[in-house]
Amino acid sequence: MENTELREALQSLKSTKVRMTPQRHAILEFLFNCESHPTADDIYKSLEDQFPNMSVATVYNNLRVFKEAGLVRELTYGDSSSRFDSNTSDHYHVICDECGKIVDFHYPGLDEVETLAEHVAGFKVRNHRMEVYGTCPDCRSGQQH
Amino acid sequence: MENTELREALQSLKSTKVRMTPQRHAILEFLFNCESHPTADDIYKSLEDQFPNMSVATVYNNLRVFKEAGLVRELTYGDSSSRFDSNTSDHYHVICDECGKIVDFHYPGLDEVETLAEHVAGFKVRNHRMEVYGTCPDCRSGQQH
DNA sequence: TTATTAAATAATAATGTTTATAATCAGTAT
DNA sequence: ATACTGATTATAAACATTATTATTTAATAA
Ligand SMILES: [Mn+2]
Ligand SMILES: [Mn+2]
Ligand SMILES: [Zn+2]
Ligand SMILES: [Zn+2]
Repeated sequence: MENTELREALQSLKSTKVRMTPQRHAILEFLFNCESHPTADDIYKSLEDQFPNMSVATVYNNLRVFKEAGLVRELTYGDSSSRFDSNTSDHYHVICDECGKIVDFHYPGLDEVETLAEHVAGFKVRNHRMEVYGTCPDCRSGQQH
Repeated sequence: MENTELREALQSLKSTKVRMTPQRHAILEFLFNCESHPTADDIYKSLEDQFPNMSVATVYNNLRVFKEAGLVRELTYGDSSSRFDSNTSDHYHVICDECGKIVDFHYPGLDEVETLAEHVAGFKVRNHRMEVYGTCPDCRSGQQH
């Protein structure tokens, strides 16, 4: 089965003035086919066989293009690198403190929290961020690394 | 009225082998007296009149000491600097996308979300992070900058 | 097909935050 | 006085990300 969302993403880019280059296509393809939430460097390393001369700046540039087109979402963290998510539907993440694994999960939404924040702080609220932290099954079962 | 929480923080440090130096005291005092959520550089700049020779590394070192002692909490963001919060009680933040202002707000807690994440992802959940983003009253009323 | 042109790439430098290192300094104990 | 311990300062280094610029290339149309 081909990846429908990748085809839609390519179509969506074609409808703008964004050119399709081999590097851009490969980065987009990697993002939409991988199950995880890779960093820019993950993507760069995964494609270095295919594009030995690709610059890391190209990865960052394209990730910004994809973000601006609403095709990927950036997950930012304080210390380390951002991670990128080709799943732009509403969902939250559970993150393992030990190995950094990120797992999707769904929850009804926190409209009530946004409403309260509006009232108590007087903000015009646009969105929120929520993540759960803990230890993943693999790390729980003792096998370190 | 003197700051009770500052006194308690100083007392808590005294009970360990952490020495009290003028710089350390000033950083702690600044954190516990300021209403905002300053960056390390905010603190550094605010104290440069008082300590013209203080190194920025001293600010970072002390923030780490305070964090390890449980006296301050670090709020990390993807792009820019971390912010530090001397209020370690349970509370959430509303953040202005335009000016970066951070406002405290309270909410009953999201135990249900943590429980669901445990079940659906098989994690041992420890904690969570939640922030609401929007536009603050000042920025809403048109006056840019 | 070729020419045109705006956009994308690669290489590199620069930025900004944070951490590491090493010498110096300031207390306290011996 | 000497040694010891930890803190501070100055500086270099790490690291992710962005900016710059010359070169290459994709899309478009003659
Ligand atoms: Mn996801
Ligand atoms: Mn706070
Ligand atoms: Zn794990
Ligand atoms: Zn604002």
